Amino acid sequence: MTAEREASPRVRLNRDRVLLAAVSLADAIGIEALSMRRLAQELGVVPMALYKHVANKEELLDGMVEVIIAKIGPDESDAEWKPAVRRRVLSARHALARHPWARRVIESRTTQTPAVLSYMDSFAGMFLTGGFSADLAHHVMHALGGRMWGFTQELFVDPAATAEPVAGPPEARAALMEQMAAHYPHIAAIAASSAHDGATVVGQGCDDQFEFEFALDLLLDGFERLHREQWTSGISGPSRATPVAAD
Amino acid sequence: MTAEREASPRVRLNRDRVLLAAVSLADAIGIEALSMRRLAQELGVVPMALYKHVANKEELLDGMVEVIIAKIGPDESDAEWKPAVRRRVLSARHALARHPWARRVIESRTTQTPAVLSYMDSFAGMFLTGGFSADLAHHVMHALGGRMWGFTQELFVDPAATAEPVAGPPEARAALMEQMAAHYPHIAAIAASSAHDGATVVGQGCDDQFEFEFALDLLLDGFERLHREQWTSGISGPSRATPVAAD
DNA sequence: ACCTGAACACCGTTCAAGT
DNA sequence: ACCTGAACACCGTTCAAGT
Repeated sequence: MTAEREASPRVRLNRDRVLLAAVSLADAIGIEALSMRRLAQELGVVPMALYKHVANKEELLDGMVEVIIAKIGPDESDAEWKPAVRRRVLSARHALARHPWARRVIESRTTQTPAVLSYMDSFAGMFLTGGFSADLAHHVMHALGGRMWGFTQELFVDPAATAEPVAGPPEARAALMEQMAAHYPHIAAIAASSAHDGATVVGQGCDDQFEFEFALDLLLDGFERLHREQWTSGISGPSRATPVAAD
Repeated sequence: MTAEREASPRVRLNRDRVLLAAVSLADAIGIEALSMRRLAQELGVVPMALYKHVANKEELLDGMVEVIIAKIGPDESDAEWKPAVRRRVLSARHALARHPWARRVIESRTTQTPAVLSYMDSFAGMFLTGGFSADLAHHVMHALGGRMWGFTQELFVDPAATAEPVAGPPEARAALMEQMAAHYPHIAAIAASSAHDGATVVGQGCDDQFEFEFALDLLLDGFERLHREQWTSGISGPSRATPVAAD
C-alpha cells in the first residue's frame, strides 16, 4: 500500500517530487511515522539525497503545508463578507479533510511561510472589504483562529477511544457505561440525549460537520453583531459593548 | 538550571516523583526535548528504571496532564452558569499558562483519562444546572472545545517569528516591512492600526489575554442567546434558529 | 550538480540479569 | 520488588567522498 512509487531508479529528484511524495506518504502512514529516512526509501534514494532539496525536516514540513494550501482554491471575496468567509473556511476544511496530519503540522509551524501569510491576508481582506474597522478585523481574525483552516477546536479527538478500549464481551461494555454514568453524570446525560448508539459518551455519533458549522456560525453571528454595533476595542470585550443602534 | 535535582542516590522512585520531575523538566527544556532517557538522567537513574512506574512514554504524558489538571482548582458551579463557566475557563488558562507544552500534549492524547473526563464533566454540569437542554449543552461543549482549557485557537503562534528572523540592520527590517505590505496589504492594514511597535504584522503587540476573552465572551454571548431562544438542533445552525421569544 | 557511505549523537523499548 | 546493562531497531544530520 505504500511502496508502489519509484521502482524505476533514475527519475531525478526535485523539491516538488519530494514534497508530493512526503504528503502522500504522510497520508498513508501518518505524520509520526514520516521520517527523512522513510521518505528517502519511498523515493528509492539514500536519506542524504533529500537534503539537496529541503534544508532539513522543518523545511520539508513547511513545504508540505504549502502543497495543502495550494488545494484550498482561490479567494472569491466579491460577495458579501459573511458568506464569503463562510465559503472559504468550509473550502479549507474540505481541502484539509483528507490530510488529518495537516492540522498538527500547521499548528506546529512557528515561522509563517508566504503561503500561510497570503492565506491569512485573504481573510483580512474579506473583513476590511466588508466594512470592518481594522481594529475589529484584527480581533475577529484572532477569534476565528484555527477555524480559518477549518479546524475544529478538538476536544473529543478519537470518538472510539474513551477510557480503555473495551474489547471484551457486551456485558463488560455495559458495565463500563454504568461506571461512566456514575463517575461523569453530566457527560452521561448529554450522551444519553444525543447518542445514536449508546456505546460511548460525547464524541461518538457526533456529526463533526454539524458541530463545526455550529461554532462557526455562532462566531460569524457575533462578528456581524459587533460590526453592526460599530464595536471598538476601547470598551473591551464583546459582551460589554454598548449597543449603538442595532437594526 | 536543569541538573539540580537528585544528586542524592537512593531516594526510591515512585509514580508521583516521576511525573513531577517530568513536568518540571518539560517546563525547563521543552516538551520536544523531554525523553525517557533525559528524564532518567535527571532523576539519577538508568532509563529502564522509569518503566516500573509508567508503562511507556504515552502513559508518562497522560500522567503529566493529570498533574496539571490537579492545579486547576475546584468547580464552583453554585453561581450562575455564565460567570461560573467563564471563571473556570480563565482559571484553567491561568493554571496552564506556565506550562506551554500542556496544550500540545492534551491535544495529542486520544484516550481520555479519568482526570480529563471529570474536568469535562464539570462543564457539562454547569450548563445543565444552568438550564440548558442536553442537546444545546452538547453542541455548546463542542463549540467551546479547547477553549475549555483556556487554549486560544492559535494562529499567530510566535509573535517574533514572522518570515525570516531579521537580524540585520534597521534598514533591512524596514525593507522587509515594505515587502510585507506589498504582498499582504490587508494584514499590513490591520497591523498598522494596532501595532504598538511597527516591527511585525499581526501577532506582535497583541494582548493574548484580551484576544482570548474576546472570543470567549463572543461564544458565551452566543450560548446565552441560543439558550434564551430555546434553540434545538432540529433547526440546524445557530443563525438559522428562529427566535422564539427573546427578552 | 547531484547523489552516496559512513559516522555521530541521539531515540523508545525488550529481555535477561542482578540485588 | 525494584533497579541495571546490553542490545535492537530506529531517528536527524554532518562531513568527506564519489560521479
